[in-house]
Amino acid sequence: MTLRHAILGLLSKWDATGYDIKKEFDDFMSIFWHSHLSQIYPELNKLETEELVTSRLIPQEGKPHKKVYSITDGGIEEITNWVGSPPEIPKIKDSFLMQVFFMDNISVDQVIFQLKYYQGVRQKRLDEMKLTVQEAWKSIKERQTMTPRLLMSSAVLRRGLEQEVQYIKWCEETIQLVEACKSLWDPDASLDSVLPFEEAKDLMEEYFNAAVGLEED
Amino acid sequence: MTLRHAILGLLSKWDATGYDIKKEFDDFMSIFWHSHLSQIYPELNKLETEELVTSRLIPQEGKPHKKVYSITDGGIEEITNWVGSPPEIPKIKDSFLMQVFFMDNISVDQVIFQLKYYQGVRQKRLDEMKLTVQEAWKSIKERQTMTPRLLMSSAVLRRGLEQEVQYIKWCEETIQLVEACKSLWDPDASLDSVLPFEEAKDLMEEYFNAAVGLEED
DNA sequence: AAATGCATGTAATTGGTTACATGATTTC
DNA sequence: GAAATCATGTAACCAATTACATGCATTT
Repeated sequence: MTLRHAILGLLSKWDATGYDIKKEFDDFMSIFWHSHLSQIYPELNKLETEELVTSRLIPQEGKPHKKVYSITDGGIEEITNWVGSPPEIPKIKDSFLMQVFFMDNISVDQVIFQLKYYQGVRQKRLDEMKLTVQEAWKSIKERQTMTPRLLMSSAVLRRGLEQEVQYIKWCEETIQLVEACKSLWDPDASLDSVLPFEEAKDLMEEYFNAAVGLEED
Repeated sequence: MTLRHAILGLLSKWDATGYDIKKEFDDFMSIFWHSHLSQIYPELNKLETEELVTSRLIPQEGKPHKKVYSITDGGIEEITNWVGSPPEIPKIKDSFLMQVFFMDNISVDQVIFQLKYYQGVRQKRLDEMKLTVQEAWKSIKERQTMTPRLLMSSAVLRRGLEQEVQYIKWCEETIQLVEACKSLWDPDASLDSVLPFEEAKDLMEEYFNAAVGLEED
């Protein structure tokens, strides 16, 4: 039940229609949230009956009317309370990592293909994000003003960027590891002509230490 | 609809009860998946009617009976197909990042408190994970064998670890940035006695470059 | 005496996705 | 001529969470 906070948060800054909110979700906020119009519209109605927001109709020519929402004092109270409330531990669902986890069921070539493909998908996302940052950065430099608003949204943006950068790097390093350990997938890996354990161990240790110190014997 | 694949993936390795599956989700697999028993049991029944798994009852003394599930050939086909299918772009929901995004609504002190608190939560998770890695690592070294199964699950573990490490680092660096820009939250920030724009700009540039090159003019 | 673990499930509710419905304007 | 954008919504369906229900054994 955090959709309401996503909406109230946005409305604490600007008045907006359901359609505007959806665009904001898909654009900047996509780093941490998403939703469908068919969920946003009913939620806005609920918020209105709870008197956390108000709306007014704005007729337009050639286009459908707009229903512009504004936040109320009650809404402001709700959102500030929520922002200051204890953060929850995120419950992750990363279906790609799950695929990786079960990739001993497919061939090495398929494994490498999947990792490369996903790396590409992530790279595309990163490129798009970089454009967003550059635009945001440009407008900040033009306006010559820094505000808490700008600061905190930049922090979120940076987090989004580095998340992509890191996932891409992980793909790269994992591809390398899999390629080095290719022979483990051989059907007759029991004949230990393939990859001696010690070698695999060293490769794995290097792979782990590239990201994080294991700090044990 | 990926819960079915989480279950089938596990059953492609060992026979298990719904209760076992839940424990595996909460333990190792928590890096990328989670679910409730009340969702797992019905899903297992569905999988059985679709003949992707079979079950047998094992009576026990003093404890309730066990319903142990095994994967069928059809189930194996389903899971291998899925593992090799095009990965989907993850739709993130990170409510903490959303809180951060809207933290211009609360005081600097509260902002710093929230970031520190969350850093602690993540640190705890990291510590737990490190124990898991060390145990896994120990048993690998004892058995002196490396398999695709072990390799791919280690890759996922490393991803989980580095995710935590990085989030913690981000918290740290963001706390530093916020502390350096504290005066922006002053009510009379209009009097530009507070933090000159150029200084803020430099701090921000440093903050971004610590994680990712902006590579523009 | 109370809480946790083992082990199964159902029922009710909320959250989220996909499909349907409308209709003018602009871009490809 | 088709697709996308603007702008609102409803209905049906699927996924996920919370609550309810049972019951014995062990740990605190």
